[in-house]
Amino acid sequence: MPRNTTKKLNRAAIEKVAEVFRVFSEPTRLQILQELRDGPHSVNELVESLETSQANVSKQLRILYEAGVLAKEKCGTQVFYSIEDDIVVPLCELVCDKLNRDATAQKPVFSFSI
Amino acid sequence: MPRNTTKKLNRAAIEKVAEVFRVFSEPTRLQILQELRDGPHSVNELVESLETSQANVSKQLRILYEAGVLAKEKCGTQVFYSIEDDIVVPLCELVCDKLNRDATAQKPVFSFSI
DNA sequence: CATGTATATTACTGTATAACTATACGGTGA
DNA sequence: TCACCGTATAGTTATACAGTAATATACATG
Repeated sequence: MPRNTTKKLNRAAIEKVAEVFRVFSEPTRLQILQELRDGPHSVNELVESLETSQANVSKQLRILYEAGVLAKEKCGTQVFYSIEDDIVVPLCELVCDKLNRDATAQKPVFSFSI
Repeated sequence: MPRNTTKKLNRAAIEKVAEVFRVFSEPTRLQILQELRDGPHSVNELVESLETSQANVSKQLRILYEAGVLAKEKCGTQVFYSIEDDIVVPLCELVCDKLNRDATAQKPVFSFSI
């Protein structure tokens, strides 16, 4: 008996789900989100926190913004980004739990036997 | 005042988190996981469900297996894969909720104004 | 208007990887 | 041993994309 009663998603829907995961699959983007958990930050503030170029931060912010994860607000010459959709928090908690499970389980990297 | 009391992860830890998201960022891998939610399946069974080559299914199974998401068991010539770490279920629920929120909010794709 | 500052964009490069074809490997039965 | 089936891997191609340098744009201030 199947343990799952959920209707299966078609390929198009699955691709949208995959796309969301892809947005969170980049370390630099996750770092940006981590900084923004403290509250809104301007682009330059983020550039100073992360160790990468302004162009790169701007590019990753765009990706997060277009994914609906971030909001932005202009304030003079500056642009302040903030977290719009807080999905990232529970998402990362689940992933961290998994990583901790894996670390605790001490999955053997080498298992040579005769 | 920061709304977040969680300690910040360093770059190396963040890269591990990103790596987990990357595993789930491929539609074919998500399709495989969706099939396996019904219970264990052999490689050929999965090839028949998905519309891709056996080689590709094998490759994606390997990635999921090495990420600790799947378990495998040989049975004669066949290999049966099953879900080892059920993280994918709550993870996808969160993502689907987000997609539904986005769809409900009717975020404008085009916003042309004069 | 000219200059400076903050952010965004463009064009490019290098790298990673999905998917394919062909082939190898491992087990089973004749 | 041979032929067959199920699975895995190697090698290749095409594509996606992160990061960079240079440039553009937008706003502020003198």
